[in-house]
Amino acid sequence: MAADVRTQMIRGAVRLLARQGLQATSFSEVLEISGAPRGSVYHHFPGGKEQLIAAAVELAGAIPIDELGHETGAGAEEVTEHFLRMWRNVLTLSHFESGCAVLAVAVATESPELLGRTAAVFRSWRGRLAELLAGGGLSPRDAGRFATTLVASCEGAVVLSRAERSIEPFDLVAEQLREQLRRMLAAPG
Amino acid sequence: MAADVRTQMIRGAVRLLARQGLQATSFSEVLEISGAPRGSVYHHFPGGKEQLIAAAVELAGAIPIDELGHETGAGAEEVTEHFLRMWRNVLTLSHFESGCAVLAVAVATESPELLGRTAAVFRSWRGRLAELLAGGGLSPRDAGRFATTLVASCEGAVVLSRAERSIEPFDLVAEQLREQLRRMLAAPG
DNA sequence: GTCTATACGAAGATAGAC
DNA sequence: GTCTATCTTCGTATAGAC
Repeated sequence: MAADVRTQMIRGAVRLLARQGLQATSFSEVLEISGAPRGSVYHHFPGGKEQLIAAAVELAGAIPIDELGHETGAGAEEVTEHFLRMWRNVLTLSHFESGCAVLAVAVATESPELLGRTAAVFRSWRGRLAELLAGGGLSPRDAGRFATTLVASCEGAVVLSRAERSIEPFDLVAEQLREQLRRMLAAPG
Repeated sequence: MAADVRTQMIRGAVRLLARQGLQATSFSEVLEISGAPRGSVYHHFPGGKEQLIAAAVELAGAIPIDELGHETGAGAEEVTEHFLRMWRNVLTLSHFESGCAVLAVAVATESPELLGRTAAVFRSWRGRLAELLAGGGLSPRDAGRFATTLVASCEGAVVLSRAERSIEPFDLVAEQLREQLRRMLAAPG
């Protein structure tokens, strides 16, 4: 089946979260951006907004995992570049309008349930990156630590660059991360 | 003069922003947490909520600047430790309830004006840190790059640790940052 | 599955008394 | 400077028809 209404709504929610945050991700906005019919909101999401946002967090969380799926067996530098490029594209292709949808929920939700779901996403990213980096030449200890640093630094850098409407902060951070990785590959910890 | 009503309201707004995000930082909540009288909202903030949030961003932005004021002449490692300790305390002393008030506004506001103010705060942090790090032994180029990395990584790490309700992500990132710094001090770039 | 209509509450904002 | 009352807007959610 082609992208059904439900899927379109979730995609719209992800886009709105990344661009304008949780508050602005209202049903009316989601319906408008997704072209979904008004009457179908509570048909597809009987749990209301929280259910829609939860689905959006899950979808946004799956994207990096899927993207990194092809990197099995790659070197640590390639894995890192892939992750960096992904986030850089989020910024530049949107002209600094978009950030991270998961982070937007994490800092704005009042629901412990939703906060827990964002935490699960962050952990999944850290875990997947750690696996790949360990397979790509880093010691297990370095891999775990650098994976977490990669996620945290990218998230922070995206916030900075989006706010300043400039790629400069992101590129500075990316360069620092590359240097750090080179050092670890040369002298494992 | 003791902290007047206006100041109390701004402090309350900062606390709410850091804990629950922009949406939950409503007048009613701010009045409750600050004990300010209802009738004084638009007396002190004729510009409404946007003016209150702008003042909160400014106050929250000034805190690290003030804190780092005593670090002039200190070594790069001490400056870094000070900045890390500050953010670690935000997490642990609040039992992972608090994050960064400025970031909360940056990812949730729909006002370009407010977004610009958060950008100015981030730039001021980066600038001050770069100054101190350059005075503390780093080359100008390393100082600028590491200052931005420090801000971005801490911001991201705080989001991760708050979401996961665990200090682990933050401490992993902090350890990685320390290693980066040691390497740069040993072999300036 | 989708429609309209509507209830309900929350939040920002304003006016005028004290 | 502060109070109360009120207005408006908006977003979530429900009910019942098609």
